[in-house]
Amino acid sequence: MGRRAASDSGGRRPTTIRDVAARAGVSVATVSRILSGTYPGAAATRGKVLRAVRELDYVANANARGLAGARSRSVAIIVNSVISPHYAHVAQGVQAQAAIEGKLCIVGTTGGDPERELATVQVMREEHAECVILVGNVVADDAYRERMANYARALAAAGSQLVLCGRPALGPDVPALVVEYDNTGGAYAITSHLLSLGHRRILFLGRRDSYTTPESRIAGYRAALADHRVPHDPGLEVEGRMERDEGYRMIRERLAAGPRDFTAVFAGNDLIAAGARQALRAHELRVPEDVSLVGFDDLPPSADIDLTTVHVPHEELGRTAVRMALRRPRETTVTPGPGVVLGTHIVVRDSVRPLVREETPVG
Amino acid sequence: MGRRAASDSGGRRPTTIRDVAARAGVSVATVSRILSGTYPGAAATRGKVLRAVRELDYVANANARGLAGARSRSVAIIVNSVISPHYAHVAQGVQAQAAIEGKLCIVGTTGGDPERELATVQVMREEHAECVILVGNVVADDAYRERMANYARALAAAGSQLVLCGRPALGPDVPALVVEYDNTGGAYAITSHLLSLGHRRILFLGRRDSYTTPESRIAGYRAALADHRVPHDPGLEVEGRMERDEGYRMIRERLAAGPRDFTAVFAGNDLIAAGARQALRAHELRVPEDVSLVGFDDLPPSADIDLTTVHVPHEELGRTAVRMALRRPRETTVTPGPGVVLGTHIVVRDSVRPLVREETPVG
DNA sequence: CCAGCTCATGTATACGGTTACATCACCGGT
DNA sequence: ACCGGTGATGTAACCGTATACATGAGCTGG
Repeated sequence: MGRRAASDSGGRRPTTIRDVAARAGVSVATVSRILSGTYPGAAATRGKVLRAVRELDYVANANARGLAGARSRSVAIIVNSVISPHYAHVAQGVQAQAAIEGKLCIVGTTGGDPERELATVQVMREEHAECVILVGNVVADDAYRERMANYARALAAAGSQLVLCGRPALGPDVPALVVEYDNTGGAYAITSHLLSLGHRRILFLGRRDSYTTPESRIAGYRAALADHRVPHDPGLEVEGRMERDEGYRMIRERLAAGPRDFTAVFAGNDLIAAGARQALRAHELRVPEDVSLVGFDDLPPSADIDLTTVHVPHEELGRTAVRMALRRPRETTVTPGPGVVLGTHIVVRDSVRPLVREETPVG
Repeated sequence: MGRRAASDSGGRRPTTIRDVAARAGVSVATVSRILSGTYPGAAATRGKVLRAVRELDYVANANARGLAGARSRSVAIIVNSVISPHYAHVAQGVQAQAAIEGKLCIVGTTGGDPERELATVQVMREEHAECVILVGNVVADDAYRERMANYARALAAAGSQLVLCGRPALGPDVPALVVEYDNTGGAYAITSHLLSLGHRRILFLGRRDSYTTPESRIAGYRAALADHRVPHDPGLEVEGRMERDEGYRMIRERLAAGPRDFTAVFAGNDLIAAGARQALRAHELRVPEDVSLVGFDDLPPSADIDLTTVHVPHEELGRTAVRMALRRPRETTVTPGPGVVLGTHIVVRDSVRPLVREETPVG
């Protein structure tokens, strides 16, 4: 409702700082200073003011406050979707840290549409958020990248800050913070885990060219194969989006297309793993007895299906993003260039079995 | 950063509506009207203005806009935690509907602390959110209720709107919308399902006196028992919070305390069910062969563990809350009094088996 | 006892929009 | 040709807060 909204409920004008000042018998400046904590030693005045505030049930107008030049009180986070556990956990971290810093948290979603992401950043710009945190996977498109770089510059010029969380930098001269986690390393580690147990034909689920997250995970997968001198079969990299249903589809189609030519499955993330597991079961294939399965993310439900996976410090990612943006550098793991890379590690559960030799002789 | 923030990057003053007006050769009023769409037929002026906006990369200042009396552009949602899938799904609905209505979404979390919830409502009041949506379970405390009622009145007086989503009304004369879903009915239905398959000793996990959600679920449980003329054993109602780990604990402690005296488990929600299932497995009890298990919520991961459960329209709940608050009543299910109750239904999967008679002769 | 400093407080302006009200150009009907 | 009307545009007054600057009281030290 607009200014005169109160009219439809009695014509009462909202109480302002002037009302408080009048009631307390002081000037508005005094009230303002006391309420915003900008005061060395306020005497009994403080008491009068606070009492007036209570009696009048005064709440400051955030818009006026923002306009008049106070620091912004909000932090923006833009994610693909709030439902996705991956994003939800990062968002939780952002929200938690923001609360600690006394800021509130504005959330925007994109549904995976780059155009909507750009538009949402623009909205956050209007909103004067103290920082704008972009989280997750993104298509590596040059035009898009350039546009986002411009927004980053605009934000910086306005004293705000773009933060890229779990996605690569926009360029060397673009004023954006980067908080990453070690996708490639995690994928390398878990692939090595499978290889060391004798698996040679490992299906990778969720290849998506030019999408950054699956790309770096697949890079780790390939690197591990190479280091173990296992020939790389591109046919084992299955294309699909990073969703549960896609995991189901990829396995179903694979098994429908011909005889099983793999002994282990590396799902691009835990969601895919869950779907894949379901599809395997539908084909009478038990995990881990018949097929080994691993994922990536270590979401809570993965414990319930005993999934071996790569742990990602989602929440810490969000917290770090906020801390960095608010210029409060703390302890972090590695720090190459202007960004931070948080470590990942594998979590071994019961979804992998050593390969019984002779099954798929390799090399 | 505050007003003069630009100084640390070249002293450039942010471009305002006046700059645009100057560049387009029109007055600020014209620019304002064109940008806010308040214009019957703007001629070629429109073109000039839009071009100037583009050339100067102008973005309106949301604070100024809000101050000057424009309708608020934001919707607030306050949840326990963003991680909890239950809340995440509701939040997704809120966010989605807000986006459709052209509003943005501010999120606050409480961590289950009523005091923090109250404080957060206050913050949203400062923020002039067009509505404040409170979602989920809450302790039924009179003092708390009265305070929240006051906030509801204050919000209403300011032209805003408090919405209670999945929790009971504050009182007959409190200006707050209510969007509920049928907890009791769902619990009744799924308990009946177990009863009709012969189960008589059904453990209820998650009793919490004076917390609204578990209370209404347990009410449905008891009603079903009564209607099936099965004696009610209060000893079967186990106390615990609505979390995964609590599910594990409750089963573990129960089985440690004595021989198993139940054939089925009704977990207060899917999270508890997941934990309970884990604990049962740890005790060599298979689901559903040895023990039947049902939950409540129908979260996506529940499909992976084949859990029979009650489906809750979480996302629709959020959408409905926003729609109602924005005074756009649409199709809904039932409409008793000032609120809406969305229906629930049971989803049968493979976590329940008919009871082999003789095992626990009853009555 | 007074200069000078410190600190609490008041006065008044700026912040960047929206919008009521005033203008003004233009048009058709008589 | 004149008048009322219509619709685009300009002018200026807010909106509620923060804060630079001014003011004045109280205190200290020589």
